[in-house]
Amino acid sequence: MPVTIKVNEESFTPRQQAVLTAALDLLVENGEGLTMTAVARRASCSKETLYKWFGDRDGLLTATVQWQAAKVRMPQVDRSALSAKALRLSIEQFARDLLTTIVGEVSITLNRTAVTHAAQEKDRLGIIVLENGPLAIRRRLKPILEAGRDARLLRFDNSEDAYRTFFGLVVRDVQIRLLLGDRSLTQSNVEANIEADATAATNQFFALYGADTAP
Amino acid sequence: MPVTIKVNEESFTPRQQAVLTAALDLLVENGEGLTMTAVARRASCSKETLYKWFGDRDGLLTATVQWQAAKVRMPQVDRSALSAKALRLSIEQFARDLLTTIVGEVSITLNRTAVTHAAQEKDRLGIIVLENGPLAIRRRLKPILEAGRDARLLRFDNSEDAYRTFFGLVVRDVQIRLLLGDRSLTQSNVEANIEADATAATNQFFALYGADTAP
DNA sequence: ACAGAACCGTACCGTACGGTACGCCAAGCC
DNA sequence: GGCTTGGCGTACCGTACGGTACGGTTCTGT
Repeated sequence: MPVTIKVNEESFTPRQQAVLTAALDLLVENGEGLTMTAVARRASCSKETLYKWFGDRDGLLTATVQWQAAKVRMPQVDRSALSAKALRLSIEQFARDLLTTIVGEVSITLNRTAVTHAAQEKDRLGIIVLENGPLAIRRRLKPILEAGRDARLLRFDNSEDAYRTFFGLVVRDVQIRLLLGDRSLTQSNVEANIEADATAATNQFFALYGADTAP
Repeated sequence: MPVTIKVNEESFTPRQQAVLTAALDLLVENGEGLTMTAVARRASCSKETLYKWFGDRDGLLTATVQWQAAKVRMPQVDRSALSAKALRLSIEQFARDLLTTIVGEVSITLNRTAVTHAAQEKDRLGIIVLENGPLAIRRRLKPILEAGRDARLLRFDNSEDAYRTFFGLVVRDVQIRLLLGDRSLTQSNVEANIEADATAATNQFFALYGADTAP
């Protein structure tokens, strides 16, 4: 008895959002410790209500991920001002935001949950995370890159390639190491370097795609 | 009753390796379908034997990952020949091998398993995968990079940064998308582009770190 | 030839957890 | 005040699975 997923609706009642918050908290704390009983207890509601609202465990999980993934802050950069300096700042800001998001505990949890899910023929969560993570960034960044090209500030044939290179330069091996639980990458440790890393990645990106680069 | 893990020993009897193969097959097919009963049935052995050999489910999982991760082919490049051309070929070969590994079904399965594991305070598998994946590549690549620098073919302050940039340029968003089950990235689809992607990444890497690059 | 170990197959136990049923209370509505 | 609805809490059921026990069979060493 599948329940229609609420997409593009923030139509969760406050009570329901409280439940989703509880579920997310459990996910973050316990990883796989998201049991229906635990959520019910944490949110002070009955299991019956959970099943009524979300259909089954998978529905609850999906709703939680969906709801949380949709609220990752995505930088809104103005496309109008296109001086070389403004473009660089925009892109650097993107790098910063991307790193900040990826490093966050919520993001790590969501990605882990989705990967776990994807290990069982189910790609629903994976698609959701993908859609709200990398792909969302791509949707926002591409127009900026193309505007930069139109203004002769950047040079590339394929904006897709340019975006993916940017992603690689910024993320490097940080995300996979965090997902794998690398102990030598403490949260604070990484956070302290976000500024420098974002700047470095931006410099490298411009070195590769800046219009003043030798072809 | 923990069982000592066999590290740096290929000391699994053929029979045990058959069991591990069965376990890996189940992992690849079913993701989380690795149940002790299933492994026993698939390998035509008794559960009691499994527990005797591997201690518990976690031990079996660890042994499987350990055993499999250790056998990922790692390119052996000769450090001696250090013409500019040879260096570029070595690095390009690294890119190719890295991509080929990452795209493989076994690698995806192992990484997913380790990530799932890491979502439960357990970082054992994560460390193993990390150690045999990115870190192994790093151990092999770094000397080459440094040799390249000593021969004035490359220029960088920090070989760690250079390695991580290389990793980012090569892997980009491919791995995370595969782990998340991105349907638009079929195996064959990606494999077909390995050659081109490896070359492109190498070019970009030399553009950033080649000695003839403007500082 | 015989004892003992190794191991297979199966049956069994305990528990955790997804999912359901039911009794009860409180709020809104007639 | 009665009645309905929504939701809480708890008890309950079924099952899947980790882990153990045990009888029977093959292999090994003496």
